[in-house]
Amino acid sequence: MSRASERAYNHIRSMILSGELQPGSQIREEALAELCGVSRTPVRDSLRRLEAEMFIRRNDSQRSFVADWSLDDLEDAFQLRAMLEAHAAKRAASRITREQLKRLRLHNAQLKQAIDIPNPDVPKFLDHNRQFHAIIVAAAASERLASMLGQVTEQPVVLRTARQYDAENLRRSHHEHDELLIAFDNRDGEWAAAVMTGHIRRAFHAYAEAHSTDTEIRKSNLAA
Amino acid sequence: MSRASERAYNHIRSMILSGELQPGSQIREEALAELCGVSRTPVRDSLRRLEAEMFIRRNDSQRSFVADWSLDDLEDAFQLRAMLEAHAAKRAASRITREQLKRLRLHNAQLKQAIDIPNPDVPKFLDHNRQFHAIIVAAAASERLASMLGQVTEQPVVLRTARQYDAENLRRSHHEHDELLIAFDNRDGEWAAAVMTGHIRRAFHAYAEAHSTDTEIRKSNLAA
DNA sequence: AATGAGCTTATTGTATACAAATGGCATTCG
DNA sequence: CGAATGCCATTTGTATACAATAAGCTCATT
Repeated sequence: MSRASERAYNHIRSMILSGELQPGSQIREEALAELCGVSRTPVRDSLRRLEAEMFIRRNDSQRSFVADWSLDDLEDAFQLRAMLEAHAAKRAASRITREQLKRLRLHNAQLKQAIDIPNPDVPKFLDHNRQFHAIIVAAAASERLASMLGQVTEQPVVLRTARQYDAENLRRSHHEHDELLIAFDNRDGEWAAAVMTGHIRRAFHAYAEAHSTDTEIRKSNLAA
Repeated sequence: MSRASERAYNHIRSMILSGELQPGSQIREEALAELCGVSRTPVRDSLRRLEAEMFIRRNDSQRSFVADWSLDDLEDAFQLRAMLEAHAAKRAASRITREQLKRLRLHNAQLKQAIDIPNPDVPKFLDHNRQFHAIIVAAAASERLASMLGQVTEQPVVLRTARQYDAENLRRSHHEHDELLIAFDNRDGEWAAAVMTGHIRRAFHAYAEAHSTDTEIRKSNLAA
């Protein structure tokens, strides 16, 4: 996709992920066009794409709204992600190259550095975590699988509460990555898949817990 | 999507599925616009959609081509479909309503009628087969899952060779559907998933066999 | 006061004109 | 003769004007 269109897509997507565009709020093409400094045409392209990725919903009369996910929706997405990414890990185990393994190790080391300090550097952690997972998906060598995973890997709410994860959770992620690496070293697809399943599911529960705590806090603030 | 846009989408999609647009051939927006009797705008929308569904590919410079799938690509798609649809069956087992079960039985009976005659009515079989599977996906009650399955359930080549399947294969499908129904009656998700996995994988191998026979025939024709 | 018809306004859909980019071809230079 | 370069044709990207549609509002009617 070329310049204006891609710019619009990235802009809108990041506005949704950051929460700048509130879940449930209506989206008007012209307003977005102004925000992005382009015409409606590329904005419309972006909206279609974001609709396919379920970041945006449309009502009966084609008006667009920022998707508002329930906890159930999220669990559903995580469940699918766990299944797909376990499948990716299994495929990757028999296809991954030495070079890719090296890069996995590198990112996992960096990711450890980001949490092995008094105040964890969560953005750095998330970045290396993302790249770690991306390498595995690439090693799985299935374009379709990659495209499907793209639909369930980044979720607005999760990203916004990620910084709440405690150091313990981050450390666990690191250790699970380590175990994945051993499974890959042994070319054991079943093992890799099992570790990956647990890894993703734990991530969901960590989110759910952080989220409920967050919700309770907000509720008590309202009550006060 | 409204009239012109939807018309263009259906038109182009069916041209790809039927093979009217040959795999690998370049697609020009304006040519399609004329074919569909609309302007380029709705055609472009459709192309974007079809690209996301991997019916269309784009080269580095944004030119579009009808996707040309290798047998490996197809196997990959079937593998994903087997996994996703097994998951759907598992979820459906605990959620399916009596009404939906009734409709499943109905379609399976109709589908049997389509093959229980001297010359099997393949289009009728395919239609009821499609609806049978659609009901299960609906019963699974996951919008995301449904959307993903939409990406791997209809494949141009497969559809075109479907009429080559012999009666034996069609009968097997019918029996597998029967077994699925029993699994659903028992609310046994694991069983349903297992049957579904086998059902889809057998379908792939039936296709692969029909395809290789077909290829051999074409080759010998060329040689003659 | 509630309801519904008709009008007004907001928003999206489509067509088209123009801009930008790409590919192919011919020509020229090494 | 081969490779590189510049020009032209083709194709896609973007903006904008206009058409269609749906939502909201006013006002009349019961």
